[in-house]
Amino acid sequence: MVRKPAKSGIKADAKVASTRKPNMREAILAAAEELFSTYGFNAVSVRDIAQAAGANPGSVTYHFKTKDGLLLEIYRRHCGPMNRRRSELLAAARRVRDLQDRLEAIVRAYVLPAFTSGSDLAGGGTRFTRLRAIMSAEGNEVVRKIIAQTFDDTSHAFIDAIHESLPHIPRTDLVWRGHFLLGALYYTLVTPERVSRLSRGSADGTDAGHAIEELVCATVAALQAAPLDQPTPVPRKAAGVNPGRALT
Amino acid sequence: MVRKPAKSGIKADAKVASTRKPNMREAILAAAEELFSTYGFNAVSVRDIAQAAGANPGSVTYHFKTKDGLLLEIYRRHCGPMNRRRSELLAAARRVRDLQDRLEAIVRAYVLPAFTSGSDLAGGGTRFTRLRAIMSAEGNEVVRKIIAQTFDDTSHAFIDAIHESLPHIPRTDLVWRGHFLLGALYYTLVTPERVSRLSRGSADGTDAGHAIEELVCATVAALQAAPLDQPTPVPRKAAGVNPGRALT
DNA sequence: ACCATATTTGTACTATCGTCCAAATATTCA
DNA sequence: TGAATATTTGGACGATAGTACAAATATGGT
Repeated sequence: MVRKPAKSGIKADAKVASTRKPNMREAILAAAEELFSTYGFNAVSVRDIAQAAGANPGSVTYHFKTKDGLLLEIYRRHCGPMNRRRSELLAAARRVRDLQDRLEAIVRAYVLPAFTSGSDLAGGGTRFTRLRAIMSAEGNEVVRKIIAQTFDDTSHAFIDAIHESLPHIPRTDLVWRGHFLLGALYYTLVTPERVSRLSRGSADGTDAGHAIEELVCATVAALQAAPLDQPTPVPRKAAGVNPGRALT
Repeated sequence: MVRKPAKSGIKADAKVASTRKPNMREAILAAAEELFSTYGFNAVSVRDIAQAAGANPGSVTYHFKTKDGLLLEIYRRHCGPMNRRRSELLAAARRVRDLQDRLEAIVRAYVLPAFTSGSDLAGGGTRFTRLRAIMSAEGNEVVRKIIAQTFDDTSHAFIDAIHESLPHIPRTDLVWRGHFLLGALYYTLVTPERVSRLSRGSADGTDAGHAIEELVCATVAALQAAPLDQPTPVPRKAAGVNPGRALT
């Protein structure tokens, strides 16, 4: 790690109260999650985590064996609740009558848990999703495994649900557009200040609520776009939103 | 670095020909770019780079002083040509008569150089953009500076051009949607195999040409979506693509 | 209070990190 | 060619990495 944010301050000098060891394992997990999601996995050392948690480096090894094991446990903590929440919201979304509303509900069911899940802590969902974003770029092997076997089922369920609402669009296109959604979501969590900067202050990239609305709105429109092959299919109504292949 | 891809093989055992030192500085730059864009900045050591370039670790220090300096030089190499290409394509796109075609041309002008720029080497554009994606997640300080002072002007130019084609949509929304475009672009370059996996083989995430088409199509549709505030403005035609705020 | 167990501590090990430097070698130009 | 310069080499430095382990301490059941 490079930056040193001057320590917390609240942790006290010990001794005073008996608040020393309520649950060190949890403290380590929380510290690791915060540091990993901020600086990335490779840039944070086990010693950084131990210090932030007020623990001894040896304790990290004791509880999680290796640094990879610590990362794995963080994923285990969040994947279950997040996917459960997604399934619940997806099931509710499927019951929406109006096709247009249903599509939006499905997208919202995918996006919302990424911001709000997190078992208990405030901002837990955002933090974990930011971690996932960073890990997808750094490319850890442990993560690649757990991602493929934990999130792919959910992703397929969402793609299927979307395909039901938009049967005239090939599944392949929907996979691409869902992929773009995840990329946009990740990037927004990783670089929110860019939005504030480019909008010259008229937008706040860190405002999760507004980010969700923008993301849902843009994604619903993207999903409904005419597929690549057909020049102007016009499924029901919808303006000619697509090609022409101009330029080059 | 963790993975060891068993070395190149082509580099030969030296001695045979006089192909030993055409330009070591360039070889180091190329090796660093390849490794950084694959494993990330933090995961690659100066020694990894030197070995991949067939150079001595000391040579890296000699030519670039520090590891950060090496990264900086890679950015300097690519930012100029890429932004120049973008400006050219943007100027051409602005001259397109039809508003719909013009919008698509503008988006294409933004996306294309990210895949094809790169001064000389094949795949140079893709590699550098993948590097930018990884660096945006890892959050290097050197990069943050050069990004803000090199790409923001171009980004503003594109947002302005888009705003001209879609004057009824608030600039703020266009900033968000342009942000999503970049996130989707980055994610596609960083995790292309996810598309292949989720589409069960019916799509190839590494096919840059197809990725561009999908990205442009989805983005054009997203840009045209009705803005958040107005429930159903219907600028010219375009179906009610937006809200309802269903669920939750 | 006692013992068995769980946890924490402090330290040490080896490996590798980025960077430095003096000596060796290659290159360039008068 | 010979001197000046540019580059490469190999080794070294201190710092820090992940992990292991024995000793110290806290905890919970009886």
